[in-house]
Amino acid sequence: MGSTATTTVPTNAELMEALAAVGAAYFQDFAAAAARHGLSSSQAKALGAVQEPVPMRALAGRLGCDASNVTGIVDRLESLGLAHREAAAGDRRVKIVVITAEGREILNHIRGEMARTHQAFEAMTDEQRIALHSICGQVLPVLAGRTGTPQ
Amino acid sequence: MGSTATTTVPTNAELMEALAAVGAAYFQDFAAAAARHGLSSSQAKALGAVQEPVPMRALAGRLGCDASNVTGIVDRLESLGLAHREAAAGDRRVKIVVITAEGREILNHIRGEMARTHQAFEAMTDEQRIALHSICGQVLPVLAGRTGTPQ
DNA sequence: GGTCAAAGCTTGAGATGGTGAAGCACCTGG
DNA sequence: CCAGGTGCTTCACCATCTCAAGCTTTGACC
Repeated sequence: MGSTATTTVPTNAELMEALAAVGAAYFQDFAAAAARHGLSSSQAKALGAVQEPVPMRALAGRLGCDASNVTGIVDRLESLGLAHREAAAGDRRVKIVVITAEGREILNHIRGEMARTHQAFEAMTDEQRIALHSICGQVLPVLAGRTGTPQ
Repeated sequence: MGSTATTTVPTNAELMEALAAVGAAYFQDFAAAAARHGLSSSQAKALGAVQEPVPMRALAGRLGCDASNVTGIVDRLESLGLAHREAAAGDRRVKIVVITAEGREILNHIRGEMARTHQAFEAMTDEQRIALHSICGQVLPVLAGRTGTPQ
């Protein structure tokens, strides 16, 4: 295996299937690791999105869901002591979500315990890692619809 | 941007972040396309998992969720006319989910309308397509926990 | 044949995730 | 000051998910 001289270029359908399968498997590994710490995947995803303080509205944007939805998710993170709301200086409408030390700790545990994902990375050569990282970086802006705008 | 001759091998954390971002963006494209046809992402995912007839229990395995959950999802697919249940020959406990012609049609529409995903594929060279497909195929068995068992 | 454990599916309760509309507090421009 | 827009919350409503319990059927054992 390895340097198979296969020159057949996969079709879009084949790539879609492969990408979907890998994405789904990654997500299940993530959800399982989060569940071991009593978090749903949405909660864990939100926790990962607030490593730096983020206003509620911006968090909704990052998670790709409605702002009213974020209220409940942050409520639960707050009641678990993993994050808390702070008033924003300069605009009293805005509430900023800040991760707590315990939240950061659990987030690191979850990431460290994604065993299948780490196994998958171990199974890759340096060339493959570089290729995958490069492809992801190139494709992400297109896939996420951000053609240029930062933030 | 582009041909940076960076030979630095990405860390596991960097790969995880890249993979998560691409997976999330792909999923959002998928969910948006499904929503345009009145389907939730779970329903669309289930529809994709029954391209061949599948017993309820096996479908739960494919979707990675509880069997009781699949009952409701298939109920809705059935009420939309996109799939139906059939009795299994030989075991009257088993119900087999079969996609309808309309279901297959909608599934193809959804896949064809994932514009961002197709754009992302267009942006890749043949070498990149081959590399990505090869990496996915190699990594998937590890990531999905199936070390060898087929079927 | 009869009995019983196990398998496959459904149902119900309860919590979470998600949208949309309405409401309140606050900011901003006139 | 006032009008409109923005940010967050609340509410109603449905989909999703898990667990526990139930039903039918199967298969193995006596």
